[in-house]
Amino acid sequence: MKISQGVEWGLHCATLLALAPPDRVVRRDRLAAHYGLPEAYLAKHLQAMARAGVLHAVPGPRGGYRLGREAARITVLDVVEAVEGSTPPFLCQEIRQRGTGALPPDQCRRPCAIHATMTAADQAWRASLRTVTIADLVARLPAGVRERNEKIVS
Amino acid sequence: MKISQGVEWGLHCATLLALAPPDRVVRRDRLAAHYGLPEAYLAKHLQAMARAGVLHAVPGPRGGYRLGREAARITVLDVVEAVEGSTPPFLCQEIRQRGTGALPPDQCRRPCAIHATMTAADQAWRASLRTVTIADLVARLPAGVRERNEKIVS
DNA sequence: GTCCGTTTACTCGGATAGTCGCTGTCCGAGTTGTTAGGG
DNA sequence: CCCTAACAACTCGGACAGCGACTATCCGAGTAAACGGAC
Repeated sequence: MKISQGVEWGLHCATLLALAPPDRVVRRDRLAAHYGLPEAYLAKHLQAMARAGVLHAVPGPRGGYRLGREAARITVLDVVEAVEGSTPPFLCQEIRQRGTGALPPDQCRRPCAIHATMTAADQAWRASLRTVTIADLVARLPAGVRERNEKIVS
Repeated sequence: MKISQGVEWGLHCATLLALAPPDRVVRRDRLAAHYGLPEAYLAKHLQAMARAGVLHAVPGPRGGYRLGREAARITVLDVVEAVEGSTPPFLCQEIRQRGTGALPPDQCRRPCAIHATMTAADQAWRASLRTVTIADLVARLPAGVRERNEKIVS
């Protein structure tokens, strides 16, 4: 189990974009340079976020990215699902219905306890990520960093 | 983000081993056949679980596996960490200290808000998995299955 | 009949190839600002 | 001087290689039981 680094990149970029004035776009190369990231690869994740509606991409000269909606309405979970995809991390293979000890389908109408336990843990994980928004991340920036980054994206 | 199928295999096998009488070992090929799994690959996960103390391996003829301790004292999280390893799923790369917008190390003594949020979600996930034990999984087996599987492993 | 040593067969353990998804990169489609020409 | 139309440059979007981790497998080390022989 591992979370791709694209999630971290996307969250940092979203936090930075939240400091820009409304209707102000930031170019991709500026985001990449600010965090020392490979621009071409960062593009892949920003695309995914734009497809999910978390970001809004503006093409052409004077183009760039801005948040898809207000920062307080974008949760960390939204960014994670946009980058990683929303496929559940645990895929039950129903091995209880395979092999010599296979159970008849009649007794497998309900998900097995293992599946239920894993799903409950996943729900807890997502619920935790849902309680934090991009606006909260901005509020927790160290003193002075917010003002400095606001000037950079203006 | 994806959880390896070995976790599911390990949990099912542990649930089955919990039905065996104390000090009774079950051979590896019987576990594999019961769930229709490739024995050689299942061995890799059982090894990992034995190394973590979740299972106890008995070599030689009449050998096999049994639980490392009573089922009520083995949590689902123990099995997950034994199979997947205990490396945290989110590795902060501290990109805030890289690139043109790099922050001085003085302002990075505390983990960033993103890191803290991810860690909190991971803690919630683990806490959820810690509340369920192998004994609980056994208790939630469908009616009749427990008795049938008890006969198989006896 | 009992004890001991050897043999034997069976079990788990670590080392070895194959495959899928994340990582990293490139070039093309689309759009806007510019600029030159004409009225 | 103003309008129009073509041009050009810049931006994002999707398609193309590289690498690490999970998947799958094999053979060797170790052990307990069984068997045969000696006492």
